[in-house]
Amino acid sequence: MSYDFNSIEAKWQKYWAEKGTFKAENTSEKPKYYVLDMFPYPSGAGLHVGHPLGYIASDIYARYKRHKGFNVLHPQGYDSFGLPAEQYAIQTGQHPAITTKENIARYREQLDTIGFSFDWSREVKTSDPKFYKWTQWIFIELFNSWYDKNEDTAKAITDLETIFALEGNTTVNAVSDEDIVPFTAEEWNNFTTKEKEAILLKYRLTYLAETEVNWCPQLGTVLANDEIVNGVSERGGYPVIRKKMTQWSMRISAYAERLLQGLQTIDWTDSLKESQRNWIGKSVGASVTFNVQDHDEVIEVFTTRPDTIFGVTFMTLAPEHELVQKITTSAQKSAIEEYIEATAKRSERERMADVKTISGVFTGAYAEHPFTKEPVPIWIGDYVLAGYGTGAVMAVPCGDQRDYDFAKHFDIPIINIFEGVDISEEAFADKEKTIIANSDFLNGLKYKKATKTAIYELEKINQGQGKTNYRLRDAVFSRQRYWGEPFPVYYVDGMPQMIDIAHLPITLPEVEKYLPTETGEPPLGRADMWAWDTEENKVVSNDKIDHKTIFPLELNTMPGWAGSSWYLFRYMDADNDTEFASKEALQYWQNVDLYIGGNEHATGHLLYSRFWTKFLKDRKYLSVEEPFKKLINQGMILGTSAIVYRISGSNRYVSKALKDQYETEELRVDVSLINNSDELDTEALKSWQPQFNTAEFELEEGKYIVGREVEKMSKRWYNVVNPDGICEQYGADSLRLYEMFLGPLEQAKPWNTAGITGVHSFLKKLWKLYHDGENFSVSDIKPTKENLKTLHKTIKKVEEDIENFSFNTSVSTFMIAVNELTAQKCSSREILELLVVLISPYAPHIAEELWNKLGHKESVSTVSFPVFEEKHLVESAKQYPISFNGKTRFTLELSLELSKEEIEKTVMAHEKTQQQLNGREPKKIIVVPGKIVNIVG
RNA sequence: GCUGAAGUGGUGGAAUUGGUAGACACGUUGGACUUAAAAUCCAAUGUCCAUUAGGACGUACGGGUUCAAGUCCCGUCUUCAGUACCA
Repeated sequence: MSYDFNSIEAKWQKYWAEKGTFKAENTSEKPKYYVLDMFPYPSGAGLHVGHPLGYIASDIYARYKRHKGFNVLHPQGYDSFGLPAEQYAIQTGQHPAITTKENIARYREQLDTIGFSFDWSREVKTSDPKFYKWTQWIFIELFNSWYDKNEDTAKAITDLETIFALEGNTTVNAVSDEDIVPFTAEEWNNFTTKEKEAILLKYRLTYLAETEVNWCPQLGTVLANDEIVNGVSERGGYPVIRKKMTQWSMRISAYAERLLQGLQTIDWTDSLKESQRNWIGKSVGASVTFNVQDHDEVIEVFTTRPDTIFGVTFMTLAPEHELVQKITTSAQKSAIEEYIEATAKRSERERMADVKTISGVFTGAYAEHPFTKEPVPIWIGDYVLAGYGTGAVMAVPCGDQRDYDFAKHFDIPIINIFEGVDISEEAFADKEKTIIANSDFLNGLKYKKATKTAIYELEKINQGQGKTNYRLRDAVFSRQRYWGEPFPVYYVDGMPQMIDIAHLPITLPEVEKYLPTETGEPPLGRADMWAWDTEENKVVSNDKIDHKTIFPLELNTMPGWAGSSWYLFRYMDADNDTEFASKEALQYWQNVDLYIGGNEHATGHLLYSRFWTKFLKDRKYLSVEEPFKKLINQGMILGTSAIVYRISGSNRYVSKALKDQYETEELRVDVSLINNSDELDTEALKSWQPQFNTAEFELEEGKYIVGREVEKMSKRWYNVVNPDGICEQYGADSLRLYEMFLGPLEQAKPWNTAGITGVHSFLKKLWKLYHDGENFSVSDIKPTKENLKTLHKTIKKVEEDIENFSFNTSVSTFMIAVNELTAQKCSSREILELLVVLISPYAPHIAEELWNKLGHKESVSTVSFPVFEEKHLVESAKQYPISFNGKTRFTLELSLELSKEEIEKTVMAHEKTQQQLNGREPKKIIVVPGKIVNIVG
């Protein structure tokens, strides 16, 4: 009976599905373990061999944990809102829901082929109204919350209203918009409803604000900071410009410190934590206010170096700074305006690319130094960013290179305030290495003390205070798209109102086209009336909502990261209609123990989901502070593209070795046309694409050899390898083993289909171990010492490997074990049963089949993991290399039972040792038990 | 520039964390079985010298610590990833 993997795999996949083998219960005597994959966006292209890598790793771990006696939650779902389906809808008119449904069906089919132990009864789809009902609910919760800095927690907005009514807002220490005006309780109580709403909006954790956003004209939408890479959109690579728009924002900045501190409590890689730290960008310093001479205005700056305040010789404002217009003198007006106009014209990208050119203009105005009262000229310059700090800096040319360059360029004086430091060539930025001079009360102090003193003195004259600044900006939450969650929001008198929770979900309306309206509204503007209650036959809501005639609805939709920020909790109780998940389920499953996914989400999804988790905890819906306890980034599997060389201007192609003799251009061709030796099937190429119909080839040694290039697996490079084909030809177990065998999980590595024969023949050998010719055959004879040694060596190594996520080395361990047992002609049931269990996380189908043939009724996945016993590994003797002065001369077989001294004695007595020593006395003898003997002469 | 990770055969990668470097696999070469191919099995395979026995050199490069270094320390170079006028 041969190893018929196709029928074996189909059989057990059907069995698992029918029996619900991997269904997790929300109550159990066993300890819980939650293993989660980053759920995929179901794209039209389907899966390539790179996608399942992380899923296979997590599946091995999940299966291992089941063997170890855990109640394992291992679900899967789809991040099914997104741009590609919408883009496709714009082009073809097909509703994104249909596209998405088809793509999901294809994904599911492919995933099932690989034999994952997912609990599909908990499947979630972010575009499913049953799911996004709760995304909308969380949005409403955020709207109804504010952040109390005193207690460092989010609270209900009704609490804030109560405080306002009793005390006004002066006692409140909240995270809010910056333009808060103080009011008393009496004033509050006299405000109109609209005025009250406008004020509350400045405190809510999701709020509407006219903000400068990243607008991408080609995509017709705004983008969050993490969706922009190098000044162009992450998706599509289109230019992004700054534009003022009224948008929903998430007050993630309220959580900056907790997001930073929380990193210490989770088991993520250093590089990932570092990315988040950089993104949050905490800097500690002071805010300092400078009075402007002959004006009532003050300029507030943020600095990390208040100790250098006596080195200030000028100030620089961002060109966009609001004070620029007010303080500019008439003599400088035209120059300033010209400069501002020129800066505005430059795109973000140009400004970023060109950091070397120093530019700026003097405003004609002067500020007053807080201590010396000397006049300080105020400049504007585009090296100061409007978006960071206050958009203004106090320039200390002796201590900051940018200020230094600016001062040199415009001939502004430079004061040296550092003891014994030469600043004739460049600024001195090393704060730890000197003491302050030339600085009145700071003279002779070191950086730390000077900073403290400076802040103290500033506070005394009411011109500054210690301040911590974060780079993290509030996240824009509106998208001008169709295929996303609609907001549960309508407007009365221009103020946003939440639709009552009882009416959720607010489902997406049908539209004729998926483009913005002619008047520039988002696609939802094409629908007349929605949020319609079909049962009552009226508009859903507290009131009638009709986007065109009565109350306007919010026409934006939520961004892609909305659903993915909380989906991990939905898996715990995926069918719940009354809560996002029941208290009991949340209490039982807590959070994700192991999360596996790509590292491209470092500053997006992984930050936003931490934010939402903390928020939901603050509002008492969760008891955990972090969503993902341990996180592993799997590396990308790269494609190996095949390149042919076309002689320029012809349809003639030359083999790789000959390409330098001609002027050629490189063309990528489909990797399926190439055999294992890089040889191109020229006939297949001709029929592959019309342009090759008449191709001629110049061969080397009768073959056309292609060039190879390792790059990202992508349709456009024709280097995509499909897992279905691999499963059909070698089986899912081979695919699973091979993906693990390829290399360390975290590392990027190229795919090479040729190598799969290695693991495939391993499975065949494994199969053979249980068969005598055509018949299944194991015997009841007692295992030999050798058998036991092989088995326990393997148990130990595999268990260690899985715990350390070194899945690649355990595949090798299995191969060695099977080779050894084959050589030992082992047919002992006792050994072979345990071996099957050991292998089952990696190759579950063959394990299940063999387990069944061994006469067991239950699934192998329910069996305990084999227990390692040290005693089987004890060896009676070992080869010791005998070295003289570090150089190995011969080896001796010595018993492990011998003590160090006995070994020494035996070695010294040996004739070869005496030969080597030649009568000399050894200086030192080093014996490492079980390893080595080194004699130093 | 800064931050993080990493440099080991023709290739992917091992090395119990300081103890015989190159496990395991691919590839290559030779052989067996076949009319042939596939499949399977066996052998060789870091480099150099040597007919053999054996020897020398070898983990990016240069130093150092140690009886012993791929592993630890100092310096240099290279690659990849992230990030950038952040005051």
